[in-house]
Amino acid sequence: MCDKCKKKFYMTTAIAYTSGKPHIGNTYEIVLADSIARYKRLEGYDVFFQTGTDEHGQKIELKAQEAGVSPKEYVDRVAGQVKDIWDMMNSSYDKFIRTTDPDHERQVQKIFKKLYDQGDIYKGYYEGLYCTPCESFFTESQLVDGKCPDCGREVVHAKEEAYFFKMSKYADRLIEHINSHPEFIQPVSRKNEMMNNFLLPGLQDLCVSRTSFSWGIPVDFDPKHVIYVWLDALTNYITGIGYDCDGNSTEQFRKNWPADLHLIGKDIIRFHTIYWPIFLMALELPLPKQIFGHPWLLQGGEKMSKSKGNVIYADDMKNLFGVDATRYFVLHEMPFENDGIITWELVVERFNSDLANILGNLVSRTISMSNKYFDGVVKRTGVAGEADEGLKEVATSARDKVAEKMAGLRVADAITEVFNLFRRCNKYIDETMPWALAKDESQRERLSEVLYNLTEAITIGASLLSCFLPETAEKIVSQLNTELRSFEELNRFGLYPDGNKVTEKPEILFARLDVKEIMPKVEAIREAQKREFEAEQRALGKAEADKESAGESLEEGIDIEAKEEITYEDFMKMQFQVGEIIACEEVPKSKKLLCSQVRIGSQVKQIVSGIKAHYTAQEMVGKKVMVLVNLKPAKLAGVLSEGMLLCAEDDKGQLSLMVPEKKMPSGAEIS
RNA sequence: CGCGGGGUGGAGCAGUCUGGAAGCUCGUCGGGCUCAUAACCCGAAGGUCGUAGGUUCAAAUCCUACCCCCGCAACCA
Repeated sequence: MCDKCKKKFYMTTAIAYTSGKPHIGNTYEIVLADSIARYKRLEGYDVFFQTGTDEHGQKIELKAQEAGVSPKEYVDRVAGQVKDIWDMMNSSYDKFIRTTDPDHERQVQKIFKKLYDQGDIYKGYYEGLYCTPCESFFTESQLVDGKCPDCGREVVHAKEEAYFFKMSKYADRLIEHINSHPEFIQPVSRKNEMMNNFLLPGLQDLCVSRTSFSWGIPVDFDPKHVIYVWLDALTNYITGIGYDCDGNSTEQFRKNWPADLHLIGKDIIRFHTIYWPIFLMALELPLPKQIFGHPWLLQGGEKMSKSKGNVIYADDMKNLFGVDATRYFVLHEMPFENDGIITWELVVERFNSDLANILGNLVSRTISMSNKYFDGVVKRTGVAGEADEGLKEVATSARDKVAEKMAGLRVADAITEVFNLFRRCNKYIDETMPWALAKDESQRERLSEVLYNLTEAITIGASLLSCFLPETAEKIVSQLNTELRSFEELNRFGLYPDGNKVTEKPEILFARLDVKEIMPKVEAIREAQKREFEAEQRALGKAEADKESAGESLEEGIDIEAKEEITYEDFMKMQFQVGEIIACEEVPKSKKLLCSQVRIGSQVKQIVSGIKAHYTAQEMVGKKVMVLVNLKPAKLAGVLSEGMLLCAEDDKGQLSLMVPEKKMPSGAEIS
């Protein structure tokens, strides 16, 4: 097919937020996108595949501060990390855009100005409840007891000047578009969610600027504002291919826009199916053809988080299993609509049963038979047998089965189709029993034909596999001393060069793994991760302390809101005692809770406290602390708590346990 | 009544929109085979499709109520 007749296919991933190193769940998206891109190329499309990083925002500003570097230095580092992982996973993107790229920034400013000039963006006030120390706005529902959910202090009604985008103006057009383009939002179940929850109740105007932080693209005509998140992030899809809102867009843009596919995580479907189309309408650009919100990859059914020490990173997986096995796992193990589960044990299982047993062993046994019986020469003799048709049928129909699955973006099912071909090959070996044929000199021609058929079927399978496991596919055809097939050739049988010679020594593609050997390595990874997390937490605490000591040397007192006066009787209702913490552990599934066993005199109480951010479970043990012992027991995160450990709290929300100034026995009364 | 997702043989999932003989992979057990990475092939066991009602000739699938799990949220004594 000539280049000009090729149909274009422009696809993107979401841009990765550079607040930290991406884990395997994030990496899944790029691998998924990559296999779709490779598949589309195989089908003959002229693919342009864009990915990149989203680098602005308050969170990054804070992270950089913690790390003691400038935001730019920080994002440079993380963006580098992201790109390294994407490259390591063999992703074939054509463009890696960063939202700090100067041309992106300039274009976003122009877009903002244009939308402002045409009246879609207006200046207003962001009103809400504001926590001054946290510099954050909250909605009524986010508050805890009417106080800041982060630090627990009073919030005030505040107004921040901000720019807003008039969403409502385009809502009807969008509803109409979504209804008339059923393929627009994938999977379809998401469509209803968007309609019922956001579009039909009526869209609120979107805040598109902030003044409370500065790490962002400034509004050029009002520089105390930075452009807020989505207008900056989403526009990457057009700026990356050369959009210019003055009408000087590049040839590349004119060719590729609208995008054929935005591949994103299910968490940001709303922004891609509502805000993004509306921005595009305002810019008078056509809408992307399809938005696919993929599910998430969960570690053992839980979200990955550093504090749990259960984060799985692509590079760790690559070190243990290799790039293609990692790709195979995430691609094959992800359901289409529901979240997928990853555990190290599952990875090993898939690795052994699919990659080593079915595929690797098939290639290995086929090549060794060719070598054993024919010195590696694969000759077609035309001596057919009744088993042949079954094999050929599966081999020549595999392409269209894969195509059908891929058309619906069912990548996992597409891979299954490829493996069905390999399974069929193994069965063919059993049906034809080459070792038996080898014993009978009169069956020599038939034996040759059998091995030819096998080699041919494997070549077809490898070619289909190349979209998903590119390295492995290359290795297979190189061992078979041939090349990957084009899409047009894949429904034909018999293209393997007659009389070709396969490699003498087949390399093991995937050596079987032993879970018992893998798990200690996994343990080591977990340990390292935990240490890293703890070090990070310490550094965080230290940074706080430094900040404080760098401030006034004279300590400043803090004031808190006064409570109503109480009587002596009120006070005497409360019973305080010294308690010794004899054991302490983290409360599973909670972010802030530690559960302590506290010895008070002769009894032991279980007390849950929200202080995980300030004390580790280990350092709690042995402390003698002040306990309110007659507080009514209650359940916290499902765990019974029979009292309260008393703490001092500063204006930053830092906690310090109250301990007796002199040595006191457990159970001593405090009054 | 906060929002959302889910409960299908031991594990991981498909099937649910558009009712019509419960399916796939792994694991287990039995058999076959020996070319191959103790791999491959065949067969079997194992499920009242969360529970209880309802609609229907027919329900995993549609309706109602309830239970349980997971995210977000909440809790932070």
